[in-house]
Amino acid sequence: MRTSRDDGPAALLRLVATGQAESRAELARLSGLAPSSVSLRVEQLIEAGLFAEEGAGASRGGRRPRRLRLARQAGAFLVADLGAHHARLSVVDLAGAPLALDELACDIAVGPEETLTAVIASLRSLAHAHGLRDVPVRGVGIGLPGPVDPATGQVVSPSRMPGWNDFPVRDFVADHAGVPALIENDANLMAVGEHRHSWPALDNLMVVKLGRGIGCGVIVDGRLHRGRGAAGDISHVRILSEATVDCSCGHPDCLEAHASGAALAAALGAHGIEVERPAQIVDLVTDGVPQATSAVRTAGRLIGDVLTGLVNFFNPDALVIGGSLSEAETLVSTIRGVIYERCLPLATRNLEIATSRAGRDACILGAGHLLLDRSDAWIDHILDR
Amino acid sequence: MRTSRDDGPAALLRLVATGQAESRAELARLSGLAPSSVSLRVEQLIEAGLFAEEGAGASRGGRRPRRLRLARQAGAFLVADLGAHHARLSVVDLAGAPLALDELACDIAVGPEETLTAVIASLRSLAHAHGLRDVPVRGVGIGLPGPVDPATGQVVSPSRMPGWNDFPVRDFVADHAGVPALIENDANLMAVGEHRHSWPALDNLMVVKLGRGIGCGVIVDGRLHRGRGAAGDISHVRILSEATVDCSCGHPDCLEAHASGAALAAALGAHGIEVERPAQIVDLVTDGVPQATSAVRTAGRLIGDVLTGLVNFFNPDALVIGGSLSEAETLVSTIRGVIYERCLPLATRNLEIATSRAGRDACILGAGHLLLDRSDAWIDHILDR
DNA sequence: CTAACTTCCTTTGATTTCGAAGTCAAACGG
DNA sequence: CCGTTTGACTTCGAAATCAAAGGAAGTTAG
Repeated sequence: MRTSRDDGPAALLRLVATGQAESRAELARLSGLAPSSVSLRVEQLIEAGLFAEEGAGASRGGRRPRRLRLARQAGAFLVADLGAHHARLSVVDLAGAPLALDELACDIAVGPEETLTAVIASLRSLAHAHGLRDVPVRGVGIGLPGPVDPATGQVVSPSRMPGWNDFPVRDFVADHAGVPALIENDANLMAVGEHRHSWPALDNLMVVKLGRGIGCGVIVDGRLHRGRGAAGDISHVRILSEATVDCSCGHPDCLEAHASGAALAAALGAHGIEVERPAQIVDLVTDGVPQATSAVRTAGRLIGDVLTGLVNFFNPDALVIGGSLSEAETLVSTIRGVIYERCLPLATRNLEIATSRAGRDACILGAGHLLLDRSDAWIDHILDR
Repeated sequence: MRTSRDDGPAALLRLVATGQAESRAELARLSGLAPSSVSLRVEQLIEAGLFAEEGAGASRGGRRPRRLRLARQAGAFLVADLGAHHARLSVVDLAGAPLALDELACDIAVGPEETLTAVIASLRSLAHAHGLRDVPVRGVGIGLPGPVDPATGQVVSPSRMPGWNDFPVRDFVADHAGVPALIENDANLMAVGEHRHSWPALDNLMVVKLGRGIGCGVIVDGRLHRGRGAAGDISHVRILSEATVDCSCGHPDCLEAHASGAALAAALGAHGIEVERPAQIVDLVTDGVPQATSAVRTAGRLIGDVLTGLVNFFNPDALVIGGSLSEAETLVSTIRGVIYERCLPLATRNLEIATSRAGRDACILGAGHLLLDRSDAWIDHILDR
C-alpha cells in the first residue's frame, strides 16, 4: 500500500487516521523515522490540534504506550456519491469513517450547476444537523457515474450525464465549497474504498461495479490507476451473442448492452416483468423467477468471459465484485466459475474472487481515503503557523 | 517516470547515467536536494570512482557547468536475452548502452544448468574480448521467453522451456556469476527498454512483442507491472474463429494458437510454404505472396480485437508493437485500424500506436535499466568504505 | 517482593541536510 | 573594455534528523 510521501507530518497523520499506528513507537516503526523525531512531530501535531492523547494503551510487555488518535477538531471531509437519480451524502472524519449519512433524491440530468449546488448545500446542512459546525471542513469529494479527466477535474463524454460534458466540476465545487475538491469516477472510488477497507495488504486489485451500468476500478501497486481518465472501462468490449444489440457508444454488442442492470431490466421487460431498479433484479433471482435467473446467468457468463482476458493481462491479487447486482449469488458464482475455468492457472492460483466487503459505502470510504492522501498541503499549512 | 528512491547517492548516479543531468546544478534541480548537498555527494561519488569530471559544458548565460559523467571504472552489467534457439549477449555500461554485442546459438531445451553456464561463460569472454577486464561487473540480467515469478526469480510453468519449471534461475545465476542477478520475462524487458529509451515522458505503456509467440509487457505509472509474475499475458485470450485450434494451454482458440508467428508458420506450411523463422514471414509479405498477406491480415485483426478491450481497460498513453513480426507493415496497420475503429474515443484520442523504436536491442536496454534501478545496494556499499 | 527484562518515550550530542549569502566564470551590452 | 546580469558552484551558520543512552512504567519469573 502506497500513499503520497512516506515522511512528513501528513504521513504520521495518515498512519494514525488509518489505524495503522496508535502510539509514538508504532509511528516510528512504520514511518522509518527516529523515535525522537516522531516525538517532536507528534508534539507539533498535538499543539496544532490535529492529534489528541487518549490515556494509555495495552502493554506489550513493557511500558504502556500513550495512545494517539485524531482530534475531533482535526477536521472532516464532505463526500457525495452521485447516481443517476439519487445521491448518497456523508460527512466523514479524516479516517474516512462516516460521521453522518444521508440520501438525496436528485436527477443528475438537470445539469451540473443545479445538481452540485444542491449537493453542496445538503452536505453543509447534514454536517450542521450532526453538531459538526465547529469541525473544520478540509475537503469535498464527489463521485460521478462517468469518466473524469484526472488532469482537469472535468467529466469527459459521459454517456448518461447530459449537460455535464467538459463542465469544470472540480473548479466549480472547490469555488462553491471554499475547500479543495476531489472529483472521481464512482467505480474508481469504490475500488479505493474496497482496497483500503478490506484488502489493504494486497497491491493489485480489480473492482467491478455491477449496477445499472458496468464499471471497474483498478488498483495497481497500491494506487488507483487512472490512465488518461478512462482506465477501467470494461463495458464496451465486444462480446459474441446471438441477437445483436446496439450500444449507446455506437458499436454493436458491447458488454454493457447485454449484461448491465439496464440491459437485464430491458430483457425482463420484454417478458412482461417490469423492473425499475437493479436491486429488484436481485429480488427476482432470490425469489426464483426463472426468466430472471436465466438472464442473470447469461449476463454472468458474458461478464466472466470479458474478465478472463483482463485477469490474464493484469494478473491481480484479487477481483472484487460490487454494486447492487453483486448481491445476486447466481451472478457472482457464474462469473467465478467462468474465470476459474478459463484463465491461466498462473493467473488464478492465488487469485481471490470475492464480493464487496465495504458494501454500499465503499465509494464514500474511497473518497475519504483519497482526500486524506491529498492532505499534505493543508496539514503543512496548519503546522507552519 | 519513477525508479527506486528519489534521494540517496544512487538517485544521482541514475540521473547522470540516464543522461537527464550533466552538472551539479541539474542534479540539484532534478533530485530536489539542496545544491550544497549535491556538491557533497558528487564529491563522494568522484572519490569512489563512480563519477568523472569532464571539462566544462555549454554556458546557459552564466558560469559554465562542470560536466559530470559516469567513470568508465564505475562498472558494467552483463546481459543476455534468451530465445528458443539463440541468445543475444551484451556487455552494457551502467547507463544501459551496449559496449559489446554478440550472439550465441543455444537450444534452451537442453535445460537451465547447461544453458545458463554457457551464457555466463560467453558473457565473461565477451567482456574480456573487448578489453573490459578491469571494469567491475555489477550485475547480470537474463531475459527469458516465459513467465518469471518476481518473488523467487524462478520460471513458472513455461510452455516452451522443458526442464526449467521451478528451477531457481536467479540464485543459480547469482551464484555462478558472483554478482546480483536479475531474471525477467523477455516481453517485460522489452517494455522497459522501449519505455526508457523511446518514451521516457509517458507513464503508461503497453508493449506487444510479436514473434514466434505473442508477449506483452506493461508499464504503469512509469514502472514495470508484474502482477504475480504472469501480468501481460495476452496470448491465451479466447477469440472467435471459424476453425477451432487447440492451444498448448489446453483451451481451444487462444489468440496464440491463431495469430502467433508459430501459428502463421503452420498455416503457411499447410499451403506448402515452408517457414522456419518469423522474419521469413515478413519477407513473404514484403514480396507480396498472397497467402502470407492474407494470413497476416487475419492475424492482425485477431490481435487488434484482443487489444481493443485491453486498451479500453488500461487506457495507456501509447501502444508499442515490437518483435520480429512488427516489421510487417500490413500487420501493424491492420492492428492499428481495428483499434482506432473499435476502441472508445476516450481511450484513443491521445493514444499513440507505434512500432518499436529501440529495435532488436530493446530487451538488453531494458535489462540495463532495471539493473541500474536496483543498484542502490552496491552503490551505498562502495561509498561506505 | 525483588530483580531482570521489555517496551515506550525523552534527552542529548553528533551528523546530515538545508537555505541564504557569497564566490566564480561566463555572456551580454553599452 | 568594463560594469551588469546570469547561471554554476561553495561556504557557512541554522535547522532538522538521527543514533545512542537514559529514564519511565510496565510485565515476568523466582
